[in-house]
Amino acid sequence: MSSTPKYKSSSSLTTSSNRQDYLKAILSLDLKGAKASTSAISAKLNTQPASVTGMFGVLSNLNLINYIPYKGAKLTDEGRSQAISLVRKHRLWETFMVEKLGFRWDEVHEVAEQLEHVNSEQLIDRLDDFLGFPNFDPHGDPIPDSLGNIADRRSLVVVSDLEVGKMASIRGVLSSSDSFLKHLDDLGIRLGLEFEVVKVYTYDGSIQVDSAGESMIWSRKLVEQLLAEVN
Amino acid sequence: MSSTPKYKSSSSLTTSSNRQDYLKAILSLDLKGAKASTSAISAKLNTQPASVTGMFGVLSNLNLINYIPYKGAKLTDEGRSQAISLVRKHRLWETFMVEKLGFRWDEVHEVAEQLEHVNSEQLIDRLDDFLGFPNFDPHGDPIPDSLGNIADRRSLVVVSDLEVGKMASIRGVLSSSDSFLKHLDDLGIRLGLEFEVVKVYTYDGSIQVDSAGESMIWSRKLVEQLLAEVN
DNA sequence: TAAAAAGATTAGGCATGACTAAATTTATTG
DNA sequence: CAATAAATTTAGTCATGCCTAATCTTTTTA
Ligand SMILES: [Mn+2]
Ligand SMILES: [Mn+2]
Ligand SMILES: [Mn+2]
Ligand SMILES: [Mn+2]
Repeated sequence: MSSTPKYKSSSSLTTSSNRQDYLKAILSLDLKGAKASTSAISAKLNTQPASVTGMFGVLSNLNLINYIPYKGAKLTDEGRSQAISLVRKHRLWETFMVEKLGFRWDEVHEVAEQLEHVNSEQLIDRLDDFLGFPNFDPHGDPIPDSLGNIADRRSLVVVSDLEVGKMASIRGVLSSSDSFLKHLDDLGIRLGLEFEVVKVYTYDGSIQVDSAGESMIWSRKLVEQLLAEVN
Repeated sequence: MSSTPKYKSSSSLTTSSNRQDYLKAILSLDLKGAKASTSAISAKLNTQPASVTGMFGVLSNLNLINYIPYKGAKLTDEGRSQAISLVRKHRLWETFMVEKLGFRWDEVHEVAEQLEHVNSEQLIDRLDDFLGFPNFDPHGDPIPDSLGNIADRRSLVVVSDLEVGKMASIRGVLSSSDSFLKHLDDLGIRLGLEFEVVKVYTYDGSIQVDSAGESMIWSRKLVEQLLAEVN
C-alpha cells in the first residue's frame, strides 16, 4: 500500500546536483584507474571524508553505486550512465562558452560546473546540434554522444610527437592550469588554429611552426601539453 | 571578533535558487500592482503559506525584503535588483533557446526556470551580446539590461490595434498558454514574421494579412494576444 | 458589530547534506 | 608480528526548506 509522499519527492528520476557531482567524481577516478575512496572523493569535492561516507550510503540505496565499507565505491550501470551524461553536459557547455561566447579555455570550468546540472535532455541535444556535434571540448577531452559513447583520443596527438612537414589543427590541451592557458592566449594559440611543423630543434625540443603565414617557435614544455588533430 | 564559519557559507553574495525564486515571485506580483501575501506567493511557487512565512523571515533577515507580519512583503532595493537580474537571465535564456536552438515558445519556460539560477554575470552579459542585445523575450516580455533597466512595452503594439496598410513584425505574445502557442505554430506564425495588414473585417474583428507573398486571415481572438513591432 | 470565514503565523517535524570528534578498521613498519 | 599511523566509519549537530496541525489576526457578512 503506497501512500502519497509527504515531502516533495527528490524523485527517482532526478538526482540532486550534489549527488550528481559525487557520481562524476567517482567516474573521473575510475577513468584514471584510481579507487573511489572517501578521501579521494572528499579531496575532489572539497568536503570531509565523513560526508562522503554519508553520501556513499545514499547513492548505494539509490543503486547508483556499489559500496563496501572501507573498500570504496564503484558505479553501477545506472550510476555510470548518469555520470557520463553529466560529463557530456559539462563539456558541451564548455564548448559553447568558448566557441560561441568567446570565453577563454581557462574561464569556463566553474560555470560549466553549474550548467551541467540543468536537467533537460532536449536542451543538451539541441545544443550539441547547434555546436555541430563536436567530439572534443576546449581542453581536448572527448564529449560523450547522446547514447553515452565516448570517443577515445586516438585521433588526437600531442604536438611534441608531430614530425616535420605535418599539418595539424589545435584541438585541446593536457593541462588546464590558468598559467598555461593564459600563456597560450598570449601566443595566439587557440582552438582550431592550423599550423605546419617546419622544424624540430633537437637541442631543446622546441619546434618551429608556420601558421597563417607567420612563423613562430613553441617550447618543448608548451608542445608537450598541446593536443592537435593531423589534417 | 569574527570567527571562520563552521558551514559552507551560503555567502552573502549568493542567494540560493529557492530564495531567488521567492524574490522573483514577489517582483512579479509587485509589477502587477498586487500585494505579496503569503497565499499569493505560495500559489505561485506551489508551496504552503506557512513555508512562505518562514522564507519571508529569512529574506527579511538578509535585508532582501521588508516584511510586516500579516501585511505582506516588499522588496528592498537590493532584493529588487536581484529579482530583476533573475528576470534578465530567465528571458535571455528563453530567447537563446528559441532563436538559436529552435525551441518553440511554449517549450522554454521550465528550462529557463533552471538556467536563470546559473550564477555568472560574465556568462549572461556575453550571452546578451551573442543574441544581439534583444529587448524582448519570445513572449514579448521586456528583457532588463545589465544595469537593471527594463524597457517598457511602448514599442510593441497588439496586432488587433493595427490599421490597414501597416507593416509590422511579430515580437511576442500576451498569453503563453500551450494551446495558443501551438496554434500559432500551426499557422506558421513565429517570432520575427513580417506582415502587412491588408483588411480588417468589422463583422468578427478578424484581419487579413499578407506575409511572404501569402495571404491569410487571423481571428480576432488570435490577434488580441499577438504583439508586433511596426516597421 | 458580533460571529463566521478567510488568511497568516507558530509549533513541531522531517529530509538532505554538511561538519566535528570519537571510535574502528586497515595499512605500514621496525 | 605487534604497535603505530593512516584511512574510514559512527555519533551527534546544525542550517536550509518544506510539511501538517493548531492558533492567532483580519476581513466579511448577517
Ligand atoms: Mn557540478
Ligand atoms: Mn573540459
Ligand atoms: Mn527558477
Ligand atoms: Mn518569457
